[in-house]
Amino acid sequence: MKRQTKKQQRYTTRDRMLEASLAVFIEAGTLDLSLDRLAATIESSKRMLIHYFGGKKPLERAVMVRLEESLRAQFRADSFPPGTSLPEVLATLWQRTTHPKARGVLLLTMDLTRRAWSGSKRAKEFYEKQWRIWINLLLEFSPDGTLVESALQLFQGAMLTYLVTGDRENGRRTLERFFLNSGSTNRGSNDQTS
Amino acid sequence: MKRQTKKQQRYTTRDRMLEASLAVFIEAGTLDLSLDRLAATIESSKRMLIHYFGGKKPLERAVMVRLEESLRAQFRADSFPPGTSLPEVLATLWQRTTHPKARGVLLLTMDLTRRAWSGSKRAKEFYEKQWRIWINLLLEFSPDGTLVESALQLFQGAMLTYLVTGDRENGRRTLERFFLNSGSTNRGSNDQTS
DNA sequence: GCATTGATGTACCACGTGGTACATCAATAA
DNA sequence: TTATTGATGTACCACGTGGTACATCAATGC
Repeated sequence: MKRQTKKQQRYTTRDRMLEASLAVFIEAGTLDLSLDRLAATIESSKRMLIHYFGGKKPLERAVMVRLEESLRAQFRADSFPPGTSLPEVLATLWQRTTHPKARGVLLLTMDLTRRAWSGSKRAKEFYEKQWRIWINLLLEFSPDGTLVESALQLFQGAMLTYLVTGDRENGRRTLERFFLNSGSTNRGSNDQTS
Repeated sequence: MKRQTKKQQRYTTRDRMLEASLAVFIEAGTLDLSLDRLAATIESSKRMLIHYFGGKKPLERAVMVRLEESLRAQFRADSFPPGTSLPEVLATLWQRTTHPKARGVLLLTMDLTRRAWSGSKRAKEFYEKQWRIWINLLLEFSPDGTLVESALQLFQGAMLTYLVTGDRENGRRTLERFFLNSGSTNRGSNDQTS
């Protein structure tokens, strides 16, 4: 009952390997993992990884694309009820991003950020794409572009501190205060007229 | 006219190598530099590096200590006239930190931050020490601890973005706005009664 | 003066890395 | 049926890495 031709099988095999590789990279929290170790973990061989992807760098690129897809799906606006306020959205995003289970993804993302500042063009694209996704997401909950940008910068800074110290509370409070102490304007309230 | 004994000479040689190594690491923007390449740049040999420092990791530790000293000296409160406001201090720090000439130091610092979140205990110490230095520095110009902490988080986030994008302006504006839009409290004004 | 100690060079080593050559075997195409 | 193509394993290779062994030579201590 073989329904797949050889070529189709090739794609599914490649896809399965890609999926498994991404999982391992997430688990490792970095892309700096030797083909040997990766292959051992996904129960394949370096030989096959190179066969299907053409080398280490192409594999990394494929993983980045796959990760982008995965993250894009995860940070869609429709995961929040309409009318949620910006502070609420950020609080939820904070909890989600710093959740222990998500630590691998966070580490991997930061590893790509590092590659971006180290000169990797593809990693820089990744960073910029992620940034836009978050900005657009937040803009769904507040029309104030500069406020959104500030909030995201703060979020990013808090995330760095969280990664190093492991303290989720501190960042949560910082984000909270950012909106509490913010005076008279309509910061944080979602008064879009859409 | 040899005034130095052999032992004294050993220390000065070691110090010179350490100084030169730090400079090279800064130039490279990372500690991930092979002994061979480092040795070639400082016109010494891997052999001698190991001779004087005992190995790669001890060398790295020594460099971290040296960098800490250097940074501590650079971020003392007395580099600002008393009475300077917090926003002014932050603006100056921003210009200084993101100055093209200082890019190497910034990169190296971020490389250590990465090592910190990757589990290096020494690098985590470095991060925490730097954090305290900055907090204490800023507290000289505003008594509001939580404000200072928020500002520093924001600063950190903006720095990350700067590193990746290379845009100094964006972060500068973000910091500026953080104090502009901040409502009725005495944010940013230095009203200490010391 | 002679023994010791430290500085330095040369040659080496083991190991992990990404990647290749070649062989084998099953599935497919003709 | 036979020729071709793709999947896979085994063995290898070149190279960069941190580190060591050993020899040499000058300075120092007695």
